[in-house]
Amino acid sequence: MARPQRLDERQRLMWKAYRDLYQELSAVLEDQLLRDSGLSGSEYAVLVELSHAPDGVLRARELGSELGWDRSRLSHLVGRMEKRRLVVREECEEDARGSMVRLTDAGRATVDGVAPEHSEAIRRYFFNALSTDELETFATVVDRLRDNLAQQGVTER
Amino acid sequence: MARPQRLDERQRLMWKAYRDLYQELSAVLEDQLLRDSGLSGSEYAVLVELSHAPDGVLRARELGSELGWDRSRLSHLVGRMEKRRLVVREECEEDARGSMVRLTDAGRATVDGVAPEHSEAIRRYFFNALSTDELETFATVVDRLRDNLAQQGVTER
DNA sequence: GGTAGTTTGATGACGCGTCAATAAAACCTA
DNA sequence: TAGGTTTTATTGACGCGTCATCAAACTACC
Repeated sequence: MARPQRLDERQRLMWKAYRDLYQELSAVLEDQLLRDSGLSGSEYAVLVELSHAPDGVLRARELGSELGWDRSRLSHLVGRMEKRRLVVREECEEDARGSMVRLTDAGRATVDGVAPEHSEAIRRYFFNALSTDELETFATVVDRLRDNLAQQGVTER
Repeated sequence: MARPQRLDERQRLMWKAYRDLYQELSAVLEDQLLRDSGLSGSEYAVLVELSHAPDGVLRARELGSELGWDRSRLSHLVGRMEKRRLVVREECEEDARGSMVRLTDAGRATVDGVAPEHSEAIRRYFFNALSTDELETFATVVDRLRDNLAQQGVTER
């Protein structure tokens, strides 16, 4: 039975390219976001989720599971965002353990102000560089890999 | 002239899937790495670079540029790794400003011990899930996106 | 050769995320 | 309904990466 070995050179380079691409994309997009709005990527993600919710309110639990974050991370971040008046916390009516996170007017103005440019940057650095066929294959591959992950022992989140 | 808008639903989902895939892959691979070897992903990356260098030595500058990290990050990490006897710092002969980072025997044993299993995990969660054609398209797409990034205003690193 | 500017690495402060512990409320079950 | 379990959110300590700063040494130009 063959013992597992290191990746061959072609695979190693491809794996590195895949990871570097993600880092580079994240870096350029987060830089622009921060310059344009003062928001980090995490803060932007929170505001976007809230901006899609009715009345701009979500329960913390819901928000956390949408974002795939644990409660602690969300709690710390929401605490910081509350100090900056981007969101406010309110108590939850149906469940006294819960807490509701609400977008403030300032928070909505911030996310509405920067979302078009951020979206444009994603198109510029990602979607516009690919043909329709390539995009389709890419989407298929991403889905397949995520299915593969879910199917194997990856039960977290 | 049309003002930029938010992504349409299809693009939004695809962008999210792409990012989630990366996070999930990173999480499962880093978890396994940590369990099997006690190494974080960053530490592993340092050891792998050193293990490919002649005599297991690299100048810090070189190591940093291979990894795409700034000097400070590398300096902090190497400092921590030195305390754990995975690497040692030596002074650089040609350039008295420089510092050389050398893999210790323990460091080499650690990386050699875990590299096969880590590589196998990458195959299991990535390469093995894709057909040859898909892999090829995927590689093309990744390269195209990185070229596109480099070509546009992304001058960093 | 001397000086200005650049490169290299280290350091400390700080921000953010993770982990473990805590508390309170809701749920379940005998 | 009382007792134990689970869920929800917060908190503080800690680890790691970033940023600004610093010192030392190299380089280039006059």
